[in-house]
Amino acid sequence: MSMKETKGKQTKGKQKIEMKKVEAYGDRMITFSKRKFGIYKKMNEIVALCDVEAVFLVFSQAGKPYSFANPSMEEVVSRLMNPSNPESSAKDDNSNTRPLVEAYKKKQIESIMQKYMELLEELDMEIEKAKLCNESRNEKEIDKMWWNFTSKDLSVEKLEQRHQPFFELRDRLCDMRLSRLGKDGDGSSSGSEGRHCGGGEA
Amino acid sequence: MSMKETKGKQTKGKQKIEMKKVEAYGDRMITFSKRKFGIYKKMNEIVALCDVEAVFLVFSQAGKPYSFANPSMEEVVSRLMNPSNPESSAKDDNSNTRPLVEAYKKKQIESIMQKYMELLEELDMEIEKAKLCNESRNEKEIDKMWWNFTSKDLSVEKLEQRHQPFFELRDRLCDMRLSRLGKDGDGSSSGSEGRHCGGGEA
DNA sequence: CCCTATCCATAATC
DNA sequence: GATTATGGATAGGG
Repeated sequence: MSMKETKGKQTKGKQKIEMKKVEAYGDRMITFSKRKFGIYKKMNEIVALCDVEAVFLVFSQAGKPYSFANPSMEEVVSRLMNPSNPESSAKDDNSNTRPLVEAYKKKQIESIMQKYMELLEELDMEIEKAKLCNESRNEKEIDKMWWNFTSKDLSVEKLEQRHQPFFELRDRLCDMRLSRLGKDGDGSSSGSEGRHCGGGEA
Repeated sequence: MSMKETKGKQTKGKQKIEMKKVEAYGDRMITFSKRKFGIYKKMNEIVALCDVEAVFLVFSQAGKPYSFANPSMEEVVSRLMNPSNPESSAKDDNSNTRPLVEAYKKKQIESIMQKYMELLEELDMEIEKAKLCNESRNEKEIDKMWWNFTSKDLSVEKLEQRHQPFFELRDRLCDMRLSRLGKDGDGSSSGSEGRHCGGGEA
């Protein structure tokens, strides 16, 4: 239905095309390239005209990532993490951007996980000891284990002391969560001018 | 085309504007809104025509994030993390996309942290109970606590069962670390089709 | 306030 | 030339 009377006109002008996958591989590549460039341009424009931060990311079918970022990927992602306007971002159901936000904080958390891993390891060893003790019926050994706080010499203080690392960990996590939900400093970033484009062999 | 003779034209039509920041705040906002929508459209098109994955993310000056993602932010970011084509992405100096990658890994970890938090909370409550029991010398209550595995009915099996969540947690963490350091299996996830747009109060 | 929708006419693009 | 994108103005919505 696209082609009507292609007889006399010099050009067919801009054609209306169906918004369906371009089947011919070559054509699809060309379309991709052209439109990717078109979006780059639009990105540059909205960024210049409206003085905003933006990111565009697309994968060619070969799996190559192409991206546009202004002022930079870091800036934009970090802005997701530290909304400069808590209220509006509170209103925002960021179902779409949450993954990014959720994602970015991983770095900090990872170090905490390290600590947690160590704790688990410790727990592991203790339990291993417990097994042995149980088999040998060596009750005295059991009494030495830190998690054995229900035995007769139970002391609440000692108990809490043993779990101190866990508390610490929990507190740090709570802090992170709070600082995430609550307000933030400013978020105003430098007025950097350069825009970043990249991708493929770029 | 309907009425043109009413003395003058109703509007001045699309004007040519300099690609500089629109100074009038109101005009800038309108331009932003329109162009954002325009880019949304372009995104939908390149995604439909070229069958590719793409993301568009922009912040209004009020700080609200608006985003387009196909098939989803998760999918796109995870693709950055698990390049389907190692060679091409190797060529790509992903200076541009690395932040996203770095960021995204956090999400999985956060879910694990969530679980950990719950465990800690549980532990907290148990300890609280312990305090009470200790004060009231109610030995029977103590026997009911899951971590009270050193009482006469100590059972290694029960013990390990009680700590199962911790083991699970630890195993998941180990998996993550390994898969992070080494090569990855596939990373192919569900082939969700829908496109996601969101942002602002949307 | 902050943003979106609509109409019209023209700029941009193919 | 055909089709789309969008500036200008105005009005609507949360």
